[in-house]
Amino acid sequence: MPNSRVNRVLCVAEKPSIAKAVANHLAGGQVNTRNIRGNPYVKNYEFQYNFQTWGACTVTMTSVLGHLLSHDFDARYKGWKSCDPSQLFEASIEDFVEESKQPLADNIQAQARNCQILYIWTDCDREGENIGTEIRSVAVKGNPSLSQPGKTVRARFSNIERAHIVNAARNPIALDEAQSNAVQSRIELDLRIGASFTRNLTLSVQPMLRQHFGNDDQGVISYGSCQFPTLGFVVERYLRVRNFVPETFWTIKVMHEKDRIKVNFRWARNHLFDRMVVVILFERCLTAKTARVTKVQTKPTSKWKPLPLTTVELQKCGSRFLRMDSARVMQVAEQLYQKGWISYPRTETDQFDRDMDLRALVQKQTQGGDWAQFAQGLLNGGFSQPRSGHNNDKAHPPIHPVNFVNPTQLTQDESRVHEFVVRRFLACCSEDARGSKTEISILYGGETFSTTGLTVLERNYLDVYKYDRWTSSQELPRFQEGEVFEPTEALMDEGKTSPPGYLTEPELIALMDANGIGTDATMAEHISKIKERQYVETRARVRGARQDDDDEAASDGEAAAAPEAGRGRGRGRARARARGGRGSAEGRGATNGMQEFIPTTLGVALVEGYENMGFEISLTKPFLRKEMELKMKAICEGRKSKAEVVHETIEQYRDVYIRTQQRLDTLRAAVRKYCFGENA
DNA sequence: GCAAGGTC
Repeated sequence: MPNSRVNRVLCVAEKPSIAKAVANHLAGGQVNTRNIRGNPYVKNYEFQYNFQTWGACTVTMTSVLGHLLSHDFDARYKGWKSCDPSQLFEASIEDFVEESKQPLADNIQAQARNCQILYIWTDCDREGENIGTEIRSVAVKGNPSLSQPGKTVRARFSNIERAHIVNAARNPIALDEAQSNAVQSRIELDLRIGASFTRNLTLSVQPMLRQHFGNDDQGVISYGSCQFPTLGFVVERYLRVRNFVPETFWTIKVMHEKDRIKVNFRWARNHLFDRMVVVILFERCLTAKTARVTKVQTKPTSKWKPLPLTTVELQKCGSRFLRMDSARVMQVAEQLYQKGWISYPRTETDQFDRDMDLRALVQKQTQGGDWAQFAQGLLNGGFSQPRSGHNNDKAHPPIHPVNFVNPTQLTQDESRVHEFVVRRFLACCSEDARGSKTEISILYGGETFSTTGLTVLERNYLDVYKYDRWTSSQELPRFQEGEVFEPTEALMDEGKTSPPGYLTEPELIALMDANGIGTDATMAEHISKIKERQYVETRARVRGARQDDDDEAASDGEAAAAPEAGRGRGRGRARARARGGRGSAEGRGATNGMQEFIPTTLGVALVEGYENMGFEISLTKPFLRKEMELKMKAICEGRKSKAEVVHETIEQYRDVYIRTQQRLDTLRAAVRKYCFGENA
């Protein structure tokens, strides 16, 4: 067999940071770093390595910058009026290297010429698999033999610890073509559907608005499988607030003063909407005169430390604790990552690998900062292995500090995000907070009332994670089980349910996450996209802390997702389930001053217009995107082919498109109603 | 002038 001997290997990573880290681990000190022509970020690392599979080799390790290929329609379809937008469902698509990526492609093509093996080191996720095939397609142009079986391989790795990387280098596997195909179908569908609907929407609605307002202010009106459901969430909440009808309820309040401490007891029924019933129950209390203590129970309780930090969680906390919108938080996190202070900021993983040396990372934080002493305390015996969430993207560890940096070297925003990442990490490595909870119940005229008291005994992680609040309540007086007393005060009170608040950014992100809208890297972009398109606006929340109790959306994760998006149709992706079980720091008062999302008249008109067309599948709800996710999974598991998925999905949308055309007046009517204030 | 997904 000619040329079967391998002495040169070309490795290509998804990003420069991975190329550098892997090269350093494998080379053991002897690395030549070379710039490439035409791009300042990508470098070639050259070194010797003795592969288990091929023996001693000369290695070039380089990278791309995400996807290498772009996809767009043939030139003849580029003009917006060159064809009917529906032709984009079948128009031919070109795959090409965009100008800015050409130096990367040239580099790979040139390096591939002398190599016998192409070793792919992209992230081990669907997109990474697809980027791997893109790299191969370019490398093959320089060296056709790399398309032969076994000549292109990939590394399986999920972090960049030395031992893990060395192990990955010893055990190459094949690229997963199915996963790559799933991504290809996603790319094709998003392009065809997005472009056809966007052109159609813009060409039919934009002129109306420009004419009515007598200016050219109205820009593109776009449709996308992520931006529309995102808009849908905002509009749905807006309408819930607007259509809210307050209801009057009644409750019974009991207060007893003992040992000069006033204790308020909460009615077990909370409140009822039938006044007469409450009157009767209240009278029974008054008739009984005395109350009897039925339960006095003190038991240990704890407040769990937070989970390792994911991107979604970072964005939510950014809005909540740092008052930065998600796009800004990601921008700052990216800077911190590039300067080498924190790990990769786009991750879904909320579990640390067992073999990661977390103590070494804690050690670095003992050098300074307000948290230095706390970090030292962890090393002196306070360390506790972080909790594990249920999500692992198999590509990146949770976000954590990788080096110590003097905060004075950072900009103000950088320093705040960095501080959050460090404190979060140290909190993860601490013990849960411990306390003691006392619950006292009384029976009063047949009704049960109760009160609780909390004593915080050990603050532990709370000392470093200043974003969580957990404080001892006022001390309760001593009560004995069976004790009988006459309450100091008992009264019937009236109240009104109040509307939920408009959607906040953490809530919106939680909804997107739970419904699979966008990825950790793109959610913030979709949110800023619907602002840019003038579908929504944000403003600072003016009202005070929320107080009604039918608004569970003020808390986190699943709870927020269930009422709007759930509709009894399953509860979102696995990664959404792990979080938010026990609302952490999102106390109601914490929402003050946060940005809230209000749809514009155009935003409402679009959602209403499409809703009123009466399709059984809604473009403004997350189900279509979820369906796409399931179809991609089917391709990955070999249950469907790429062609099948693309075909059936296109037909589905073609149908919607045709009916949108037939019922265009419905959409126009909604625009006239909301944007022009005309009656339908 | 369109999408969503990578990454700088």
